[in-house]
Amino acid sequence: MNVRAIKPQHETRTRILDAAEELFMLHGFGGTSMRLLTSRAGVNLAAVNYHFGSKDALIEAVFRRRLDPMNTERIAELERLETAAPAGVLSSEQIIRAFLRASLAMVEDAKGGGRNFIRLLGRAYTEPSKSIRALIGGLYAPAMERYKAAFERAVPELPRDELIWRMHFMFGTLAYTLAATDTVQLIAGCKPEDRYDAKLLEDRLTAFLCAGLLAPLHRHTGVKKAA
Amino acid sequence: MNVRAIKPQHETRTRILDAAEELFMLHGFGGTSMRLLTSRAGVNLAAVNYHFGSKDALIEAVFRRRLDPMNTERIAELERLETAAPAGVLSSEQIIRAFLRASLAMVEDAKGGGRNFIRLLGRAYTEPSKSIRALIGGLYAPAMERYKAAFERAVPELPRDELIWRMHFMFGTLAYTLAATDTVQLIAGCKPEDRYDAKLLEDRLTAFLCAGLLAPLHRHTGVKKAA
DNA sequence: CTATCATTCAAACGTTCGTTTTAATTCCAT
DNA sequence: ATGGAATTAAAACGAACGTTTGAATGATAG
Repeated sequence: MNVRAIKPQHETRTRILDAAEELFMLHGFGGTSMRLLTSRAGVNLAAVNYHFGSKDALIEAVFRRRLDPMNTERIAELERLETAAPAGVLSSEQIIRAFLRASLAMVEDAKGGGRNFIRLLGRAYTEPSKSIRALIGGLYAPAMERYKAAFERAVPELPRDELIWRMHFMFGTLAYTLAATDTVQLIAGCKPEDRYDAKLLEDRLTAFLCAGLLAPLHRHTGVKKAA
Repeated sequence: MNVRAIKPQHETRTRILDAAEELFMLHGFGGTSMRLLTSRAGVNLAAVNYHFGSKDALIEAVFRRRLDPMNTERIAELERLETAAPAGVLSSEQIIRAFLRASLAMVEDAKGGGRNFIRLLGRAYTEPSKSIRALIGGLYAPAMERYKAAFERAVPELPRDELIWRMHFMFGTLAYTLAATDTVQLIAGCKPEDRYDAKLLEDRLTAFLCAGLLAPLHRHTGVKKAA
């Protein structure tokens, strides 16, 4: 059923990217062979090397396709809020929600494969391959720069060292939450797929992250190298 | 130098486990070949299959060696605190610190390879292989059960749903923080290895996690299926 | 010393991988 | 219609993989 006799123009690239997104999420990069990938995509084995050059280049393309627009949207959302805010200073909650939104919107996009990508992304942060990590870091860099600046204006009393660490913590929470929905079920009673309401999750995450970001300073804060 | 003519009894197993720990952390499971692994360990290629049976069994052994004692220690620490506490009820901070301690103690053990293992562990949470995830989940289960119960007594006013999610968030923060120290440097200006003071990190994490756990309830809390 | 058993060793096994090649075929704008 | 780009097809490439084998080696107990 739904066998299209005529394949739309240059659809092959998209079919490869979609299949790669799903299979990389399921089996990892190394665990996904070109033969499985191309047969899942319904294209010829040689198509990947023809269109992308190599498997590594395909991996890169998978990330670029989603991550680039996602972080562009993140920056646009931040600027939208800043121009509307008095003196351009946002609250921590506004900034956090703006950042979360782009990820959570993708989670809701189950049909379009966005959810696959988000889970794949969560895994990629801890990917051993240096080139992949460098690629992701580069794609995130502009957005991170902007959000760091926004946080500095929102919470000026927080030392910069501490802010960086807490952004690190926040990012970890998000990455793990999105990636681990059907991975290790460490806490008994936590239902995996059941009720994946993005709005509810956004509220839960925001409450947790806001509190963490604004936590009282611990006793050693500010002490630098005084052992 | 330090070439020992006589190899102590059954040292081969340990050498293999140590090399595996380091190389799995550096290159992942699939990215670490038996040939690289055995040559790094200074043992014969066939030694892994002789001592462990297969590569998968070796992976399992790597996790069991550290994770089993680690979580046993976690439970012991919790019981120690509970018997010393009035009515056996601990503060959130006590519970969080008890949980963190076992991980952070390993991070400080740079010589013994504990740090390698902790990073490897952080990666394993998002490992595609189902068997690995199941193994880790099983090894964590007893400790998780105990800590969940402790949190329920410490924060009785927090709905169980919310507690589970917040434990999920907390675990994600820890996992990412420990795993990503030299991976993606998403936040500019964050120095990776520089000053890996476990005590300072414990304080930073505790402040963040305590605040997150005790965060004010978001507006939708308690509402279950009322859209 | 000798028999025995666990361990180590070099070599090879069969499989799968990513990639390339050569050819024929199909699509689409000009 | 035609030419160039896109796609399919089948086959093969060398390399690397996990694993197995059978003989050599070592320590140890009788």
